[in-house]
Amino acid sequence: MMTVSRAINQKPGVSAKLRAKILALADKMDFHPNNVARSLATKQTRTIGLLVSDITNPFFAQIAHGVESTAYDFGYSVFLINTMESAERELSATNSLMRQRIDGAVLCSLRQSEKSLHKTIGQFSAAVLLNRELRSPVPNLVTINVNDQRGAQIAIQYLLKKGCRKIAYIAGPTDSISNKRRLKGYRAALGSAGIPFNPQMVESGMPDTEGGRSAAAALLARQRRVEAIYAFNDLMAVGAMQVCQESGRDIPGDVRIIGVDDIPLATIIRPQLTTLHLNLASIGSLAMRTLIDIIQGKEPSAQAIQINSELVIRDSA
Amino acid sequence: MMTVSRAINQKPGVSAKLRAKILALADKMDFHPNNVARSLATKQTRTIGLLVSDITNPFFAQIAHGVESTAYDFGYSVFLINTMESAERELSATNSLMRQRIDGAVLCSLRQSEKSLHKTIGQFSAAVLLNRELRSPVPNLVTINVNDQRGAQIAIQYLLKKGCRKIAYIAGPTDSISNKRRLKGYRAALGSAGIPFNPQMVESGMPDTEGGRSAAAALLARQRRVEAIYAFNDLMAVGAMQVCQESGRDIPGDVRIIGVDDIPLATIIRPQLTTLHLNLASIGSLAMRTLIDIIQGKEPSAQAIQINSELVIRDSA
DNA sequence: TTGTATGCGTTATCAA
DNA sequence: TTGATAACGCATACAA
Repeated sequence: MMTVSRAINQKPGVSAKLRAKILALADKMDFHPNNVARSLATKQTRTIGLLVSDITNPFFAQIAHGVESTAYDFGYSVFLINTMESAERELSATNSLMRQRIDGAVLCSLRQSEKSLHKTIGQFSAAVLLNRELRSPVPNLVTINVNDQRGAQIAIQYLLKKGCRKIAYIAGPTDSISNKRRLKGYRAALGSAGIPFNPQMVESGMPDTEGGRSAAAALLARQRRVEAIYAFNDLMAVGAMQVCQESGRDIPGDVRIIGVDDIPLATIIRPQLTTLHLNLASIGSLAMRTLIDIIQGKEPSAQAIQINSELVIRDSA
Repeated sequence: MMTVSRAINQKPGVSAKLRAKILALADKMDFHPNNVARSLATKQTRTIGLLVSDITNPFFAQIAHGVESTAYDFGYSVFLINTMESAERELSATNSLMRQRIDGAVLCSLRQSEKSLHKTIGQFSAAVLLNRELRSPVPNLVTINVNDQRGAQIAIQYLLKKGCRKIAYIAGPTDSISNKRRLKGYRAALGSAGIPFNPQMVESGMPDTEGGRSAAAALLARQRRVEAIYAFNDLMAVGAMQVCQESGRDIPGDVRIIGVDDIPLATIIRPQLTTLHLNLASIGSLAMRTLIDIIQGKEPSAQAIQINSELVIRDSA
């Protein structure tokens, strides 16, 4: 048995001749090493959990692509968990992943409270938190976050430079961490320009096109002279764009619009969307490589990684 | 040990008192049953493989959502494999899934040859093939296919009724099975109307927006008087729509366009896309339920399930 | 270089 | 109702 094990796992201690014989026979017999048994013996599953809140959202789909791709490169299999924004599902996911004895997890955009979150991540021996910060550092855990505040400031500054003063923020879910950071950046940039913050210029909704539509409709109903809209993400930006167009406003003539993420839709829609570009697939890939570092006990380069977005100027602003 | 096992697995043979005590203690100890060991003992992993060719494509993302969701409902975990249209990756995926001892697999849009495919699926003890037919039936396997030919005929007939005669087909990858079926329906519908098939009216490309753009550009370069375009999917339809608009053609005034899938983009784009609607998430859900039936040894309702699409008339045709 | 005992954490089976 | 034993298929540690 051990000789076969050594041959199959490419380990030394087997003569080339015997190894070839074993490998040939294994192939002939359609033998596939049983990862379940192997995992039980080694206490490593070479398996990770990927938790996203909506795989249907291009934002997460792109991240999932990056994660899966490098997981494959490094010989890891990935369990997909799609919580559909449900808090209950977010919790039961942890249980499921624990039972599977995953080696680590990539957790995207978790919404739970800081306290609940600590309990969740405390269970994993390795984890990467995407799109979520932690007040106190946690061992064997790295956070990867977009510098939302900086991005928001860049976007708003651009709009200010274009002469806009009445700049609205179409916000995402109020409990979303990145939403809070973007709102902060929005306020800070306005503040620097001496423009007082007006809560009437902020309207939130679900982070999809429909959410963007209803938020924009509500906003325009009470603020008819909006000159620019900074949206939580591209999906919402597109929804807002539609509402503007349907009410006879020209983009960017009457209203300038800036989104965030640079999903494929941004260049499909007309006018093409000016947006804060993020290479989501490479962020997913980075998350996976970082997770592997943690799993393998290597010191990751940083406890909290910041990703800078870049304003891509197209036609909507 | 057995008493604990029985208590945790909600099996009979434990007094209510002892069971409560065990459960309370397990909770206090943060005990999570080890699925790896359980799987080794039971030879069932309650795990399935989901293979898609591009999770970034809304078509597959929606299906993945449906599969994952009902997998969760039935207590299954899902391994995600994203082949990125790579044939090599499609094959290595099979090996990976075999090693993980999955209970079954949902295989989407496989491109391999019939022969290679039989070898692939022969390894799984349960499988559902989405978007791929099989000439000879295979035990423990069900295929789920969209009635592409019927859909194509409905689309073309609609265009004919609108008075179009010069109807082009913007095709998907030439080795795609659904592409072949849609082409067949396209030809059949034209034939019934007494319009001879003109290969010059067919141009293929990758099944994304860019593919639709380049195919449409090539098509319009040699067939300037196209009156309608039937596209392989919505992504390609949108690409074609853009090319038409950029060349000054009005949609649907000058050119009518019909897509397939009804992805969210179809209602986001302007003009909104007339398309053959498919409830992708529910197809994914159906695939998963069917797979569970096979796994549990229940006779599935059919060996080959056909899904009918429905023409949703919006603004592009 | 090759081979043998032991244990990973669970469940099936049989006994008390 | 409760408990003891063996087995699942591997890898680790140790012998030959």
